[in-house]
Amino acid sequence: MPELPEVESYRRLGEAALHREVAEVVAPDTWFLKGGLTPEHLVGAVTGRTFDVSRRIGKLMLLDTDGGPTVGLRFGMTGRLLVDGHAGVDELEYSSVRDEPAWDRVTFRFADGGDLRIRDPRRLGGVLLDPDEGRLGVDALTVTPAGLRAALGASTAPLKARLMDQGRVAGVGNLIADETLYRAGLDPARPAGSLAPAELRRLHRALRATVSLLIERGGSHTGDLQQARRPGGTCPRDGTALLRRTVGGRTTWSCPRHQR
DNA sequence: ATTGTGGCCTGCCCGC
DNA sequence: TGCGGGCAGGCCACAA
Repeated sequence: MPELPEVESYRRLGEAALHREVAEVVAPDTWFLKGGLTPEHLVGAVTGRTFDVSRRIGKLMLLDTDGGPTVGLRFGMTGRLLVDGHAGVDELEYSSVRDEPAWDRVTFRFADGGDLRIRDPRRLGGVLLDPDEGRLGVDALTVTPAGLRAALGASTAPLKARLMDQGRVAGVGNLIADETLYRAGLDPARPAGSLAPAELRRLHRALRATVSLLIERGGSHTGDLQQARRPGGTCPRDGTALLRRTVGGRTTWSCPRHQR
């Protein structure tokens, strides 16, 4: 599903949509417009403008308009970005690759004939206008050791839940959380505030390395743990039968031997 | 304030 | 071959 690596791909793809006049905005699905946004408002705010910056904070993609508002794109777990018919990501775990125009929830048509579309079969994503960027924590790709320590704080919540709290650390989804904790050798259910300094350093290194690696490999589903994340799966590191649990309300796979 | 839970969305996969 | 029940998880509303 789109986690930080996919949205980073979408952000880069979005750069192909910059400096092109938006001639038409099509938003047929009002459910997909969030924060009280109406189709009329979105059309009026963006038509005739150009996008001049393509940004990303965590899993939120931001397109700044030239002198106007910022358009926020959320991809949920099944959303794709298409620019001029090209997809930002080929393969998407749990989603579909079918070319189904009915899944296009919002389309910005450019005066030159091309377009930028968000296509989401399950309608779990959304489009916002001027989203509150302050609600998001520090981006997982650039978080510092001190930033991570502050994000975890003295919390008694499960480590994994805190890592996935977008208001603390932005961009970590279920697959990256499992992969990061696997690499760091930490039990997802540990209280977030219980990490010793050495464990915190390990977690920080693992988080940064995991996010960078998965961007390089091309998706959040390309982690080493991913292929073993299934019934009967064994730890790629030591061969132990993996443990499947619900932690922080999410399906969680971990190695009971080396994740402590 | 913090933490936990349930519901929403719907395509897809599995078993009958 | 068709059908129905689970399942996936990001996000939000709500409860304790």
